[in-house]
Amino acid sequence: MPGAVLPFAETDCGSCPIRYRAVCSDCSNEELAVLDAIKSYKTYKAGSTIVWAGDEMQFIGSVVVGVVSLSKTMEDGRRQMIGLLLPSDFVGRPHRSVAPYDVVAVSDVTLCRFRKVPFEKLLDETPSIRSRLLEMTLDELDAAREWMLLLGRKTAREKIASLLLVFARRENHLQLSRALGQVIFDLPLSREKMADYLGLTLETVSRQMSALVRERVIALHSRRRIIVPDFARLMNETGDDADGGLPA
Amino acid sequence: MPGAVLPFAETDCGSCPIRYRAVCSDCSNEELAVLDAIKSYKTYKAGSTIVWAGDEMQFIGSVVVGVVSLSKTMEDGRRQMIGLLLPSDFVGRPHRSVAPYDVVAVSDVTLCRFRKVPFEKLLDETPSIRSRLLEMTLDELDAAREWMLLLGRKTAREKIASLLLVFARRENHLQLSRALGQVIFDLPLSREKMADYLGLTLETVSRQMSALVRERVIALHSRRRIIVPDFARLMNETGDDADGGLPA
DNA sequence: CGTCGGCTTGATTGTGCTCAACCCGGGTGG
DNA sequence: CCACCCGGGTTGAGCACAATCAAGCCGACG
Repeated sequence: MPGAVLPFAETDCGSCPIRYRAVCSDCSNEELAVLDAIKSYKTYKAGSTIVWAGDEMQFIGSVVVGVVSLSKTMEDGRRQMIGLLLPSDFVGRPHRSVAPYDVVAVSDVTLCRFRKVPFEKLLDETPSIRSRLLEMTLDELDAAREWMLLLGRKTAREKIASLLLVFARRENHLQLSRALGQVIFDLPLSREKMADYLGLTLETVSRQMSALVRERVIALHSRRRIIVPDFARLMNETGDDADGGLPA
Repeated sequence: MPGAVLPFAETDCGSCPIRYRAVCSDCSNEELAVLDAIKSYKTYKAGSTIVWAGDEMQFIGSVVVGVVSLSKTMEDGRRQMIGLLLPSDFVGRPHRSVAPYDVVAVSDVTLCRFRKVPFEKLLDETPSIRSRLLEMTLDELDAAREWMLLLGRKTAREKIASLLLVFARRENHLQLSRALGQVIFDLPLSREKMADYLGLTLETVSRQMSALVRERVIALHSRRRIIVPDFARLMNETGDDADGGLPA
C-alpha cells in the first residue's frame, strides 16, 4: 500500500541483484554455497528501525533493496545521520555486538542477513570476503571523510547541492538516460531526513530547496521528484572543484 | 632546536614502541621478518607536509612517534581536518595511489614506512595483517562517524570540550597519574589546527577556551598546557551522555 | 468533510563568522 | 642591551547565516 510492494523474491546468490558489488562479489561458487547456508532475507517497512543504538546486533548483512540510514541521537534529541546505505552496502561490524548507532529503513528495505557467528568464522577463513570487506570499509571511510568536510565547512546551499548531486550522479550512472545535461530522479529522503544528514534544520532545507528552484538550478516534478536541467550547473553549487572532490 | 629532538632510534620490530598496537601487532616472528625487509623509518619536522592531496603516495605505514593530521581544502581556502593520527595509527591505503587529502606532520613525526607494492603483496598473502588492518579501519570509521555528530550538531563549546576530552582521556590512560579528578596534558594542536578539526574559526576557538577558563572548567599552565581540575565536569560540557558516547 | 503529516513560508533571534586591533613571548640584528 | 619584528593568541564590534518560533498550505486518507 505505501508505495509499490517490492517485487524482490528470494533467490540463490547466483541471480542476486547485488551479486557483483556486495561483500560476496569476489566469492567462488563454493564459497557462495557456504554463504547460502547461513543467509536469510528479511524485509523492513519504510520508517521502521532495524537496530537501535546500544542494542545487540544479531546479524551482519548486505542491503539488497532500498535505502538504510545510520544515525546518532544526543540526549536532548539532536540527531545526525552518519551514513546512508544503498543496495550492495554492508550493515554491521564483525566481532562487535552492540550497535553504536540507530539503523533505520528509510524506504522499504530488503536485507540479506548472515548469522553473526558463522559469518565471522567464514570471514576468518575466506580471504576473498575479507579483502572485499576491507575494500568496502575503506570506501566507507573515504565517504565519511568527504562528509566531514561538508558538515564542517559547507554552507546550507552547498550542502543541499552536494546531496542532490549524490543522487543525481547515481541516477546518471545507472540510467543511460544521460542526455549529459538533464537528469531526473526521486529523492529517497524526506526534508527532515535530509536535514539529519546535512546537519541542518528541516526549515533551512526547505528554504534552500525553494531557492534552488527559484534560480532554476533544479525543478520539482513533485515534492520528491527532482529535475536537474543542467548537471554542471548543479555541480557549481556544491563548492567542490570541477573534478568533483572525490578523486578516484 | 624547536622542541626536544626525538630520541627515537631505528630498531628491529621486536622492540618497536608500537609493536602491540599497530597493523603488525598480530604478526608472527616470521611475518615480522618479512615486514622488516620492506620497512624504513623516516622523520618529518613539525609543520611539514608528508603528502599533498592529489599526489601519489609511494608508501604505506604506521605513525611511530608524533601526531599526523589528514585534511581537505576547498578551492577558496576553507579547510577541514578529517583525521588525527596518533602513534600506532595507519597511514595510506592499499591499492590506491593518489591521496585524497593532505597528510601533515603536526608535531615532529617518525613514520615506519613500507614500500607500497611489496606491502600490498604481503597483505594479500598474510591473514594476520589483513585482519588487523580491517579492524583498525573499522575503528577509524567509527571515530569518523563520532566526529560527524560533533561537526553537524554540537555547539562551539561542546566541540571544544569534546576535543579536550580526547586528549585528556588519552593522557589519563597512559599516565597512572589519575587522581581520577585532575588531569594535565599538552595540546598537540595550535588554535588554528583546533579550528580546522572542529569546523570553527580560530577566533571562536580562542573565545571558547577563554570562557572555559573563566568558568574554571579548565586552567592554562601555558597556552598549550591544559589543566583539567575535574574530569567529570569537562565531560558534562561535551553534550555526550555519561558513558562517553563511544560505546565499546 | 475533517484530520494529519509532510512541507513551505514568514518574523525574529542568536550563535558563530568577519574584520580589526592589540597582546605576548621569543628570536634577531643593530 | 635594546629595538624590532613576527607568529600565535586574545579580545572587541558588528554582521550574516542558519536556528527558532509560529502560522499556514497541500495532498492523502479515513
